[in-house]
Amino acid sequence: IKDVASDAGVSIKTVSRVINNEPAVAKNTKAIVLKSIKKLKFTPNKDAQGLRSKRSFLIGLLYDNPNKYYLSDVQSGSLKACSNTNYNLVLQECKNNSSTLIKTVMDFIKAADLNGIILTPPLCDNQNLIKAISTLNIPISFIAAPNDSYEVWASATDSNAAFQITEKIISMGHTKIAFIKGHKDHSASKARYNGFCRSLQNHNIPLDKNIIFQGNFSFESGYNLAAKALNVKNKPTAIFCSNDSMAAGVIKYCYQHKINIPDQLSVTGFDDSMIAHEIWPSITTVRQPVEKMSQHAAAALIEKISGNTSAKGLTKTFKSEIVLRESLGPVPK
Amino acid sequence: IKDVASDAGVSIKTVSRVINNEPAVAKNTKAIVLKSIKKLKFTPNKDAQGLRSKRSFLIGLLYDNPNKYYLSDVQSGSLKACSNTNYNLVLQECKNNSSTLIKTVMDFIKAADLNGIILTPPLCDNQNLIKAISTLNIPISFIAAPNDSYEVWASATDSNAAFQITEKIISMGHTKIAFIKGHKDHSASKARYNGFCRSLQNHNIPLDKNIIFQGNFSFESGYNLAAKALNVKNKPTAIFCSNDSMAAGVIKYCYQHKINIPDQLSVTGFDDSMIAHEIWPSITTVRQPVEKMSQHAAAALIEKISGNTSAKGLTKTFKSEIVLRESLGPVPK
DNA sequence: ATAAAAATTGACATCGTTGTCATAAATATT
DNA sequence: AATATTTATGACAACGATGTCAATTTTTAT
Repeated sequence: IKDVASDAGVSIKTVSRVINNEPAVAKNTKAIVLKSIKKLKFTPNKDAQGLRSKRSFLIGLLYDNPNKYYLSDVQSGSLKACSNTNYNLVLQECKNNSSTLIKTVMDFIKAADLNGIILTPPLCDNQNLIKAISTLNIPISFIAAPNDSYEVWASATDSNAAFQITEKIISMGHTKIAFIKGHKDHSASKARYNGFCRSLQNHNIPLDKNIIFQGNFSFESGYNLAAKALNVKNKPTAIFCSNDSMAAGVIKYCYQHKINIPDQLSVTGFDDSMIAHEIWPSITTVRQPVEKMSQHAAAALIEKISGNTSAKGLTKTFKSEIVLRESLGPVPK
Repeated sequence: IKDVASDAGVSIKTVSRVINNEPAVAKNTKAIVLKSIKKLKFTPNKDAQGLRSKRSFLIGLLYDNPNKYYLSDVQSGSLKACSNTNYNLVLQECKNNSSTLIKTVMDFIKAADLNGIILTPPLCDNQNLIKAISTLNIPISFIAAPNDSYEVWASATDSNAAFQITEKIISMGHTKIAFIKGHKDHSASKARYNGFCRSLQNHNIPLDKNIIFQGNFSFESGYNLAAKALNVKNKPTAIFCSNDSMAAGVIKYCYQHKINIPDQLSVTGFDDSMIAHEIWPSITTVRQPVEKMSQHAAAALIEKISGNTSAKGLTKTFKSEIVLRESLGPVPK
């Protein structure tokens, strides 16, 4: 910074002002300084900036998600949000039900000196964790269900989307629809189930508890629960899976048991992850703009850190969209 | 640190010595200091450490990879390596063939003040990029083909693995084997093709250039090239795909054209990514220990940064392993 | 023309560590 | 016992930025 200062013929403080876009700099001076910065290819030292001004320019992305499709979308979204700023993203995987979770996370935040943190499902629903992080006085951004008591979040219309896809299933003539729930610690699981139930009610279809199953978002749980769902007395003609991996599991089971999809059984997923598109038969699912949500969550977090509370709004709800593919067909006669 | 020093009744310098595990500290003193550190829950300030000693404790992971399955394995491996250390991982996506690649990367490294960087395919094969980064005087770790001129890397036995899987295909009676190459900028693509050719030679099967195709590792390229491969005069009975996504693309094409796998056509993939397991029919493929490789690459990089050149070896080649699944069967008669 | 207010700039201290170097204490050598 | 060597410790400067606050210049008001 000294070199720039002497090259531009000003004090280092003025250079600092220019770097930080502070208001009290004459237009003329600013131009000169910017020229010198460019000429000398000057990049401010992050550590020094951080030390003096307590900003590390680091935000953390915390996750515990068995689903890699989901995860990679979350990451690229947050990354995109960072790429236009001075901030960088650091990752940390953790186990939501580990007894050392809170200590691990706290150590991580302190050691890396994070300025903010993004919580993804199911961590965003872990009250103890949230309480602990709050004591650190850094903003938290949630990729999660809407929640008025939080300040920064991105969420999707899970319940409505589940409602609509169920409507679609019913419109194809299905009435015996099995439901495979997502991981029980995820609030999205409840929301999706809720939307499903609302649609059934809407058509006066009674809820058959015998074909409601508790999954955990994993391929294996889908596979295993397909076995149960298809071995009840009054077999379902469609299975609503709370995500695509579980739908893929159901599809595998059906292949192995010579059940043709969608002729004999319809299957729907949720998330529109890569596999929904790449698998055969391709999966009718709900497109969650996960990447966009994550981008918003990160961008809003950075706004909050920078103190731009005025900004357009730190919260946003994203519309989901049904993607019709091969795995859903009319009810077999 | 001052608080710890006064609590322990020593100078701050001594505390610093303890933190950094420097040798010249009496056992007794060290114990006392450690106790104070624990008592006061002291965590050294990364920025100050970085400022003074030019270590940011940050390593970068650079990638440009259309394949999310691969990417997420790379990430979790590197993350694991970091989790036992003081280092954190920051990510950056970039476009290998962008004209601004080098500037982007250089700015990123300087701005985030990275202490080391991990290059994944195809970036690891980009000589101009490597040359540019080298001027920055930070170590580079390659997840790539073995290369004696580099100091830190993790690699897999792509060529041998491709050889072996081809042997397996041939052992099932196939002689007309199509090959879909990977992205041309990836050195692994060449290696895999090379292994394939060696196996053919080994059995005196002539190489039929009409059924060798240039893909790019994407699902779509697999789908499109399946169309070409299955519309030549002398149809292949097996298709060797250079990764699993392309194999998934081939499978989709076959489904749409009523070609039964593996009864009418065998398909093999490469990487053992999630989809190979979750798709129907599941894909015979090569398990690359990508996560382990990445963990090694990151760990070795950290060793190198810390100056532990003595260490066990900064390079390592990982064995690949064939995973037999449903998509490979005997040649149809 | 002068005073008051506002805008612009700079000198210097400071953030929390580690590097350098001097010094004190402990141990080894003669 | 005196000296040389090694080991352990601390005082202080330094890293490269920003915060504080005072000084200077420019603008506005009288």
